[in-house]
Amino acid sequence: MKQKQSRQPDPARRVTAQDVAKKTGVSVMTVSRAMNNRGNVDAATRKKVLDAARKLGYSPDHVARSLVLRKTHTIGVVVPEITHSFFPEAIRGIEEVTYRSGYHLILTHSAEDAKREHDALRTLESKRVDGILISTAQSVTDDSVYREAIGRGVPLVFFDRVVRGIGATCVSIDDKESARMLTNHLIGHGYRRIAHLSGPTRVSIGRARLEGFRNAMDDHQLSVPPEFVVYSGFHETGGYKAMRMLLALPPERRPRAVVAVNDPAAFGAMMAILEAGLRIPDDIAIGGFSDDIRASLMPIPLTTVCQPAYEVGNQAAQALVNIIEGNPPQRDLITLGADLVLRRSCGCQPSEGIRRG
Amino acid sequence: MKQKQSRQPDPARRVTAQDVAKKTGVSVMTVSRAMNNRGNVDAATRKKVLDAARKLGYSPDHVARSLVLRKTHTIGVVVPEITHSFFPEAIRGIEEVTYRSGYHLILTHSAEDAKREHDALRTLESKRVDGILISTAQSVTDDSVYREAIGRGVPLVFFDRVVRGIGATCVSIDDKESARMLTNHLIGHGYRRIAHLSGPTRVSIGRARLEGFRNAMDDHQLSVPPEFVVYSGFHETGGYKAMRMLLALPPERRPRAVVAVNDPAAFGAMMAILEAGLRIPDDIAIGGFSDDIRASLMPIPLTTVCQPAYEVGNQAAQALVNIIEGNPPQRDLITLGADLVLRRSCGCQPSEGIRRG
DNA sequence: TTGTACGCGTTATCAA
DNA sequence: TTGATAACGCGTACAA
Repeated sequence: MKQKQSRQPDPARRVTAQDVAKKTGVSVMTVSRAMNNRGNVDAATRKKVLDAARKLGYSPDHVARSLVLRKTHTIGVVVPEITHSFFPEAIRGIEEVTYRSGYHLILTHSAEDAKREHDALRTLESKRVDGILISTAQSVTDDSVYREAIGRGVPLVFFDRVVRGIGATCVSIDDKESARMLTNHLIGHGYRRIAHLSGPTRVSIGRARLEGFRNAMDDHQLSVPPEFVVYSGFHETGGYKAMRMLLALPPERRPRAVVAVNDPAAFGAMMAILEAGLRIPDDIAIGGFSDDIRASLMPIPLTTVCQPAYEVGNQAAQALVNIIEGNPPQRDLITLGADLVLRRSCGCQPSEGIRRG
Repeated sequence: MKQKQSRQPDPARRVTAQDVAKKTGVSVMTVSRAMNNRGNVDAATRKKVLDAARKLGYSPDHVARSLVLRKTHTIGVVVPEITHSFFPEAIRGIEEVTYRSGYHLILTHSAEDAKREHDALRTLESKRVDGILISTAQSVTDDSVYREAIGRGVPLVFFDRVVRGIGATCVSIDDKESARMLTNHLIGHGYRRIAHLSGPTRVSIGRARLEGFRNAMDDHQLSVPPEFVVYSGFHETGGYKAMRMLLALPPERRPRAVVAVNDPAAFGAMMAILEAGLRIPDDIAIGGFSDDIRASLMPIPLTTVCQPAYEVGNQAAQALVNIIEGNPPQRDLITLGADLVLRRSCGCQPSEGIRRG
């Protein structure tokens, strides 16, 4: 009773190369060749095939193709939180590269949860993505998931929140360099007495930004008295309190400019300055970090260091595609300089330009 | 010379069920059954298989599985612009549903370009996604792409920017109802003389919001004198000019409250009110639309209608998953009420609550 | 230029 | 409970 029955009356069945072949009177191979624009197909035959394909609404099955070619043209992306404003921008940067290179994106979000991230990685691997871009969840403490995936030959690139030293390429922002840039900008505009509102030094960005600030000052042989590095933490109130301490100094020993560890701290500091009856930037100039949405909306718009999210995604995707296509990058760490967004609070002429690289 | 040679020395080869089977001394079928937790496998056998699988780092090939099962557990998402703040939120809402239902997301962005959107749809179809969620690009003028996909049996759900009447489920915000809600809120707080700053009536949201405003007024038998509907367009300057016209009326004929077609128009209007030496909301109350980021940062924070992006994505994804799993929704249009975000500009007590549904 | 056989890794089906 | 076989739809390798 067993027999070939390729003509099942299944109306919901997708149209395959077989159908196009039958309709055109050629073999499936010729259909395949015509669809993929291989050279060795007679022009007339190709046209016939393509016409029939369009008429039948044939679309080549990428699943089958991926199975035989062992390549899905798909990249997995794992982000901790889609709505974090940094990540949509980064994804946009990723998308730009992958679109041009003919890859698609499977987007997963870990919701900052280590287990969910772990599951995402496993599934992406099972889906046989050609590579994975990942920004780690905060709760992750164990590298082994990444190491194992790498061990199985899955191309992996970290971006923004990276894991060094396990053989994966990392793309992130150079916080130290950014702090140095901001400080240099202030120095370049004649400020000499510059203070820093610092974050917690056990957090990497807190440390890096303080270091960058000091480096810039050292480079110009400018001294930083101990009372010019005040702990503020990452929030408004800390910035306010820290600034009050600086303002409590006798006028001639006060700073003329301030580098805040981030924008919220800067906002708090600005409030303290204005409350004290001083003007920004005339009496005290100030700069922050992160380009918080409020930065441009403040009464005195805040000069700040803007994380180049788009660029981070772009570079990470570029690196991954290169790895996939057999051109691994030289360095395993790619750091990006951030953008300095010049506004009124730093006292340079706005007409000089809105942004600088 | 042709012979079975399954033992090629290809070290880069992925480990397959075959490998696990060989190592365990069972057949691939048993491996398959054990991995998928089918009931009919001896407990000891299953354990043996699972152990071997873990040891070998075996991960089932979803590509092959998809091919035979004709199901990818993948949903395609097409958005016009990833960074538009509305969309990350919507995607987050989509992700919530798909994560729970075991689907993955292929994210594509059309960059508001009809051709790019078209390509994305074709490729998603070729990738054999189980369904597609789409918010159309602005430049799209031709429905046929969607109709054809639907004709081929691809489950399609539109969200936010929808296309009615071609047999696809649509999920969007009810602008008319939202305008009515905002107006009702003002009426409920005792305002009677309410004006509307309107958008262009050839644009659907301009029309819908005007209609909703009128409906609410009609419902309460409140008259709307012709001079109380002033064209403002969608931007600040239009709102400013429109408000100036209202303020040019003799004081007793002026409105006590204003419903603006969107937030920028409201900002312009607020500027005009303050310039005229009047207070918000004491002399004139005002409400807007869209929950622009500036709305909460204004000197007088603006009460506004907030598009529930998360909810739109959530509902659209839910509808699509239902369709995929054989439970098509009754209605082909699902409209969502927007959230009213109450702030100082409308004159109700903020202590009543920040948000209302 | 075109066609035939085979394999990609999995699951459904049926037999043992 | 387990195994052998035949798909799923395509591309590679070879033959015609």
